Amino acid sequence: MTYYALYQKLFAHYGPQHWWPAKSRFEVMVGAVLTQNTAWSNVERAIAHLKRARLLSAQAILAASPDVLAECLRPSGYFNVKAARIRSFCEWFLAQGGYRRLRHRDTPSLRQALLGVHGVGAETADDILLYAFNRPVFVVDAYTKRLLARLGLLNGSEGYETVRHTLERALARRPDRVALFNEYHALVVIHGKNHCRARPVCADCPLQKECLFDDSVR
DNA sequence: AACCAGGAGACAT
DNA sequence: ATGTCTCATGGT
Repeated sequence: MTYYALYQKLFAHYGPQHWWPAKSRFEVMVGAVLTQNTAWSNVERAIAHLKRARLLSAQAILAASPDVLAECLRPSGYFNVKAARIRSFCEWFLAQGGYRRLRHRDTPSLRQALLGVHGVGAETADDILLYAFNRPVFVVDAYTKRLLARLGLLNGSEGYETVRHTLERALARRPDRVALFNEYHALVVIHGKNHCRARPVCADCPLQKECLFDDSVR
């Protein structure tokens, strides 16, 4: 099975996911940090609190007291850690001149800059690049590694960058890579959430027995 | 009632 | 380079 064939199977079964589930680009970036090792339903509560407190801009977040910010983030878990991470991201974001300035930078330098922000690792940076800046970057997460390892496309011991490059190379000639990577990552996540944790596999799993996750792969 | 979720950083080996 | 610990709430 090729990487594109896998995408087609998932898309045929689940349909378009229209990610990222957020209204503004800034909300995407905040959500990318808040969803680190956390269920999205918990992130939604935190974002709702931020909206109620009018804290959905970098300026407003930096002007707010750290404990007020942390209280808003409480339902998303790790709230003290994430409050500091959101804050450091906002400082960087404003220092760089905001989205209007950042959008003119090339993808490699933008990615390096994001990785330099405390609390922004590889996946969070790629979420932001793909879903806020519309750059053709494949977002790799735990679901991606588990699924691809189970399908025999990976052995499961590859590092983040290796997996990302493998996917980007395999799909390099496809048209509209931003839209493709957007859907692909969303589909992998939705698939991982809905299926294939049960053994034997769910009757309606689009990948059937190929989809038995290897739980040892993280 | 344990287990886990759309990770990242600090620290030891 | 690679492994282990911590951070924390809410759903199953």
